[in-house]
Amino acid sequence: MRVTTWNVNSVRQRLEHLVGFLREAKPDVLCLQELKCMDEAFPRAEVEAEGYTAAVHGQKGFNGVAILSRASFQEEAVSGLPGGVEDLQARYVEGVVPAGKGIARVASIYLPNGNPIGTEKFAYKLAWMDRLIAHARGLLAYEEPLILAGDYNVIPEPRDAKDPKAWVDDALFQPESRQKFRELLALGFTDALRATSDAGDLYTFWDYQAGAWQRNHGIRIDHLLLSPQAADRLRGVVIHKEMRALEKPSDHVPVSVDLDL
DNA sequence: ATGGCTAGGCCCCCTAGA
Repeated sequence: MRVTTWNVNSVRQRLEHLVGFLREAKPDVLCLQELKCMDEAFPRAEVEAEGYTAAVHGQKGFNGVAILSRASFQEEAVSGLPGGVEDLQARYVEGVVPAGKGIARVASIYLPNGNPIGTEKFAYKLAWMDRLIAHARGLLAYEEPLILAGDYNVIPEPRDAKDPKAWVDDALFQPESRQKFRELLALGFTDALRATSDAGDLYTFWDYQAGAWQRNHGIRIDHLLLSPQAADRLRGVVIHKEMRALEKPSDHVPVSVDLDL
């Protein structure tokens, strides 16, 4: 099965690209982030016409996440990251889909950006990561194929940026952000891309500004984390870089894992 | 040298993104 993550930067602005991607890349499950619309405005009919069912956790204007699946969800999706009583931001949705003879659990994650550092936004990012770690620890106990896919807004290592120096004062590359990302991995997850390649120049985001795409001034911040039961089935990873060269692209490109499930 | 582009909403100027 193929599971893909993509920060679409407005699902309504990107509808043509989304439909094209579903037809070309044929993901079994597609995790979307930054829908930038409420549930009612999600293009459900258009997605269903392509053979997908959608679990949508929308929000007006900002954030918003969804999971599209070819197969029906096995249970009701979980909307919102558990443990956040006061958290109204739509950044997490989790669902269970059939996979082979069993199931796979998939989460679509839009981790807070956290800029600028030293503000409540950065504190929110770190607190959100702590909640994600706590929840992920609980999910691992199920010993299922589990894929935590999304825009983590974390550059894990210097080789994950074309110009690491440009990011030293950015929330995405702070030691605390990277430490918590490692803490998450240390629970027992595999960073799918790094399980298949040690290469640099593997980016998933290029800013709209300053000719970042033309200069390949990219960063790798969209990740698929696999539980041991999923990692054992990892066949390959694809960064759909060609999507960034389209007219009116998202600033992120889709990233897929292919699993023998 | 320069926050240089894109999107949404409170819509002609602001916030947010990363």
